[in-house]
Amino acid sequence: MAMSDYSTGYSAKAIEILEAAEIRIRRGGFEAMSYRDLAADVGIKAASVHYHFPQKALLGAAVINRYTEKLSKALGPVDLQQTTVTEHLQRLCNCYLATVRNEGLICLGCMLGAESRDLPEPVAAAARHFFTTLIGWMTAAFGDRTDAESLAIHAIGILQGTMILAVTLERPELMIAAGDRVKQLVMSSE
Amino acid sequence: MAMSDYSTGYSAKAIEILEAAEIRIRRGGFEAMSYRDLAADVGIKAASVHYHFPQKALLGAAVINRYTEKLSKALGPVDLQQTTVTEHLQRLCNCYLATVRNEGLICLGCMLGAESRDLPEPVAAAARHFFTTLIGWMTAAFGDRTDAESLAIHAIGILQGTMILAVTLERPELMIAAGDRVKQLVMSSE
DNA sequence: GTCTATAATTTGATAGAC
DNA sequence: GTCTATCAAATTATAGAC
Repeated sequence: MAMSDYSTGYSAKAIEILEAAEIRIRRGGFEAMSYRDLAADVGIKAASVHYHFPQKALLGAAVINRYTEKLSKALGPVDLQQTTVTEHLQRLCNCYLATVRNEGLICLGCMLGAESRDLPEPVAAAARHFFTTLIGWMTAAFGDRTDAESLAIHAIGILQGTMILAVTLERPELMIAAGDRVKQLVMSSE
Repeated sequence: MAMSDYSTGYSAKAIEILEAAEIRIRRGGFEAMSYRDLAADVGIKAASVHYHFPQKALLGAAVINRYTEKLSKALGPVDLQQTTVTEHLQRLCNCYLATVRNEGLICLGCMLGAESRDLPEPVAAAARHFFTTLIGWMTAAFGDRTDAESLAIHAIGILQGTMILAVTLERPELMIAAGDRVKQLVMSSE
C-alpha cells in the first residue's frame, strides 16, 4: 500500500480514480461514467481501474461516501458556542457557490439523488446516507428550535434546486441569491 | 399518419414512445434510457423505435419539449384578473406533489438540467428552454413586483431541490411543506 | 500495479424484406 | 410500420503475463 492515504486506506492512484469518477458523475450522472474514461483520466488502462475498484456499483458507493466525508470535513462540527447559526450556514453556501462558479458542477449528492430510483442499491444507499448526514448537520446548525429539521430540509432543497438552475442556465450568480435566502431563514418565526 | 395527434404531428405509437422515454429518463437519466428498453415498453422492436425517432439526441429533445408543452398546458395562462397569485403557484405545487407522491418521479427538467453539462446539445438546449419557459410563467404569476423573477427562480429552486430529497429519501410529504413555503413567498417584502 | 487479450453483453444505428 | 439481420462501437468484467 505504498503512497497510501492512511486516513481512508485508499492508495494514491485509487484516490485519483475516485476524484475523476466524482467529476464525471457530477457532470453527466452515474451511467455517464465509464471505466475507459476514468482510465484515460488517470493515465492507466481500464483493466487497471478494475484492480482498484472491481465493480462499478462499489466504485460509485465509494465516490459518494468519500464525498460525504469531504463535505463533512469542510463543514466542520456544529459548535453554536463558538460560531453563529448564520456562519454555519455560510460554510455550506460557500462550498456550493465555489463549485458552481469555478467548475460549473452540481453537488454529487444532488445528481445521485436524482438518479436514485435507477441506481444499484449500494449507490442509492450511499446517496441516502449523504442526505441524512447533511440534514443532520444542518438541523444541528439551526439550534434547538423545534422546526430545525424542517428548516434544514428547506435550506438544502433551496441550494440543491438552485444549483441545477444555475448550472443549466449558466448563471452561477443565482447561488448568491440562494445563499442570502438560506441565511434569512434564521430570522423566520417558528 | 393514421391515428395521429393532429396538435403535435406525432403518431399514436410515437406518443407511446415519448411517454415511455419520459418515465425512463425521469427515473435514471438520459443515459439510462435505451432503445431496447423503450421498444419493450411499447411492444415493438428496437429497430422500429428508430423508425419513429432515428437519433437518440432528437428523441431526447422531443421528450423534453413535449414535457414543456404538457406542463404549460397544465399550468394554463397567467391571468391575475381571474386568479390570485397563490392559486397560480398552487397549480405547479399540485403537479409536482402529485407526481412525487403517485409515481415517485422527479421533474424531467430537473433531471436533464442536472445532466445538462454532458448531454447532446439539442437535449441540453431543450432543457434550458424548459426552465426559461417555467421561470417566465412563474415570473408573470408573481405579478408586477420588481423582484418577480428572483422570486420565481427561488420558488422553482425550492420545488426542484425538494423533489430530489423527497424521492431519494422516499418522503413525498416533504413536497407539502415545500409548497407551503413557496406560497408564503407571496407575502415576502420586496 | 499495470499490462494485453479476451469474453459476454449492450448500445445506437442501418439495410432490406414484408 | 414493423420485422429480421446485422453492424460497429462501447461497456463491465476476468484471466494471466510481466
